[in-house]
Amino acid sequence: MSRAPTSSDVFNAVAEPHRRAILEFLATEERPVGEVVEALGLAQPSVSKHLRVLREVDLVRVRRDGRQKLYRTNAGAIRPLHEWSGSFERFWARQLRRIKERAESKRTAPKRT
Amino acid sequence: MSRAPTSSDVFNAVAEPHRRAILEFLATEERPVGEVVEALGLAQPSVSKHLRVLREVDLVRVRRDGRQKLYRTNAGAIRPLHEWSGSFERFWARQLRRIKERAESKRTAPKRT
DNA sequence: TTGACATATTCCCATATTGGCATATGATTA
DNA sequence: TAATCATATGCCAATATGGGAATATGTCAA
Repeated sequence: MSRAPTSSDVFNAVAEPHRRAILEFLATEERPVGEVVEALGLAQPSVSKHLRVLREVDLVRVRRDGRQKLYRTNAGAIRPLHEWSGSFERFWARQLRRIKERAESKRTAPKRT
Repeated sequence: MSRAPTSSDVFNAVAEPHRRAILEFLATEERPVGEVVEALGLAQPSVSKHLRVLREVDLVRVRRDGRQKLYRTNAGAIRPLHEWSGSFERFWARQLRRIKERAESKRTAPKRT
């Protein structure tokens, strides 16, 4: 063996910049693949592959409409990411508070050079 | 050429489950590498490598203390992730509202089978 | 049914990634 | 300085990944 679990999850899916761009593009409304291709300037097969990865973790949903397939972002699937990163909020908040405090004390007792 | 930008960024760094575990472990207080090794049950070189990746995107900070090096999570570096995922919040909120509404109307006008 | 259009899949190549192992580097203590 | 502890790095093997090109699949229109 030689690779970690890898089991493509949401974290993995959004690690790819193009896929993030796709998610942003499809967030407001559903669009056919062709429009994604045009908007991102990627080759059609590439887009299809990225969409597949996104679909597999439910980050996008599809619906057929005649010859085309309409994709849209399933924002709900992004929540776990938001919650995970949010669990660190209290730490960065604490950090900011400290920085602020330090600034304050510096203003009170200015440089001692 | 053959790979996307890849330029290891925060998204990439947290895509790896072990690295997320490390970030969680180091969030509350600084710890020597050895403790990470013990806590995660990974081999020491693996941990060092993960820490390197995390360091390179400033997700952890180090400080030497005698023979050991004390690592801690730099929560602030997680913010971009939180903000990016948060930018989808209005979409999933809308989605939830819709689901709720549908449930309401179903209660008002029950099944028509 | 045939042809055209839209999307998906396959194959190949180059590169990236991770873990395991051995070893190097840095720092402390004897 | 030598021995030891703590951590980092280098190398290898196995696998994952993304793009490109060609081709397959599915759907509609004539």
